[in-house]
Amino acid sequence: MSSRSLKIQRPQSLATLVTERIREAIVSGEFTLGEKISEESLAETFDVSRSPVRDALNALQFTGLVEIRPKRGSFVFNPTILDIGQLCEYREMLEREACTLAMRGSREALLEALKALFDEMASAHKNGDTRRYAALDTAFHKAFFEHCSNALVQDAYLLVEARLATIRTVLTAAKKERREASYDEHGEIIDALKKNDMARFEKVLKTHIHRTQAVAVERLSEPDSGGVYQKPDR
Amino acid sequence: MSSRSLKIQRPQSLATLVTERIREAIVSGEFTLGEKISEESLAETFDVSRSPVRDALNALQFTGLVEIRPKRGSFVFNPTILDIGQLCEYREMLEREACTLAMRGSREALLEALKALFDEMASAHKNGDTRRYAALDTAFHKAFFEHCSNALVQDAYLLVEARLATIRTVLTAAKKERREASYDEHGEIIDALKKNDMARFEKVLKTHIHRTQAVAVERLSEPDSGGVYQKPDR
DNA sequence: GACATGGAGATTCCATACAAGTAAAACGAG
DNA sequence: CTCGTTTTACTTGTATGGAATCTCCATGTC
Repeated sequence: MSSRSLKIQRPQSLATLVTERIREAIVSGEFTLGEKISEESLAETFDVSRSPVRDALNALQFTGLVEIRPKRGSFVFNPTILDIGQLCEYREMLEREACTLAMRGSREALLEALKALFDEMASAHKNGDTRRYAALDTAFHKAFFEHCSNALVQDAYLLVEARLATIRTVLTAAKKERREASYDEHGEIIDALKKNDMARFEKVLKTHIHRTQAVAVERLSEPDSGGVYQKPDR
Repeated sequence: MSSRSLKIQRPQSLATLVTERIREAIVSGEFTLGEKISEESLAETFDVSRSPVRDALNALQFTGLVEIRPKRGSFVFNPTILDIGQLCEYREMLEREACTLAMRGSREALLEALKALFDEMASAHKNGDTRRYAALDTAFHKAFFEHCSNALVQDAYLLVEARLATIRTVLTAAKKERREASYDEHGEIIDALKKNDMARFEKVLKTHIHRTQAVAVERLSEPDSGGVYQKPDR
């Protein structure tokens, strides 16, 4: 008996489906940063009424993917350089803590998961599949949270995960030299954790995140590259 | 010329007002833990339609105050002992980090704010005003986040703040012996921070939060005390 | 030309009606 | 009485229309 497709899929609500669809569109770069996305146009595109779209936009606002300006409209988030700095500061803090928890609670499972993802990254890296590499990068860092056994820490990461993934896809994934360094650092992270060398882990993590930040900021500073929709933020 | 009331207050949306009202009702104990709160009944009480109530419940779900079970109804959160453990673990981690950031960025402002709140706590403590003491306790810990200069860390705290405040009001505020110890610990925290002794700060914080946890858990274990609405959780 | 005024268009916000799903009571067979 | 089925009440999920309000542009005044 095949193990998959046994779990029945409950009929999801339209609002949930629409939420996922919009999230994916933003993360994949289908919508550009700062773009206006009105309830009505989305409802038309998905051929549903405005109600579930409204619910979806409200939900996405909490993950920071969408900014709703009352009575004015909804917009894809459009991070400033300052925003990216805060995202990275927050991310560094949270990943450090989540990993510490995970190493305490389920060290083996974590290491195994990281190793598996790292192997996949190797192949994506070799084949130059930037999209896939970005997705695996996202999964790698998410693994800390999946094994940290505290649902709230996971929620705290959900708060920024989608934004980070978007930045990866839209701003930093295309940079080849970053991918090179990034790949090595992931290896170093695993190595440090294997040896229980948390000090080194923290150091590598910091370096790793700072590089991401630098690349994103640099990319943001060249206004007419990468389909970034520049417009006054308010 | 009086300095206040110059800033115009934008008319808030009904959804926002309703959200605040429900939040307050839960935090203050007006609704009991686990109580069912349907869209329709709330709409009736506030004399609005279901739309803004629906938006409000969705928003409150993100702060964990409300659990929405699809097609079944909405319920005030009802933490298990395990939930409280996770809340406290999360809280300890986040307060530690926020305070570290605040001490780096705006040490003086933080200390001043803490001192002011501590003085107020002294009077509330002396007068046996448990409600007020609980509110000041909430404000004291929130101060770390107001001065940490990272909006995301603040958001991460919003994720649990209301739940913690509710637990304080409903489960732990009434315990006199806890208030005694709690008061002293707040003083110790200020003292440690004044001396830049972060190791001691972390230790006191840990003790402080663990005591809160113990009291809440104890209270939760005596089922028929404190208006806790016991019912099967699913 | 600078600035105020007015109105058209676009968009959300809220109310309401209906559809669909869930839980629990009522019922009936054994 | 027990078990399984049907029915009923209740609650949320979705669609849709209209009110409110914001933006932007055109027009007019000085």
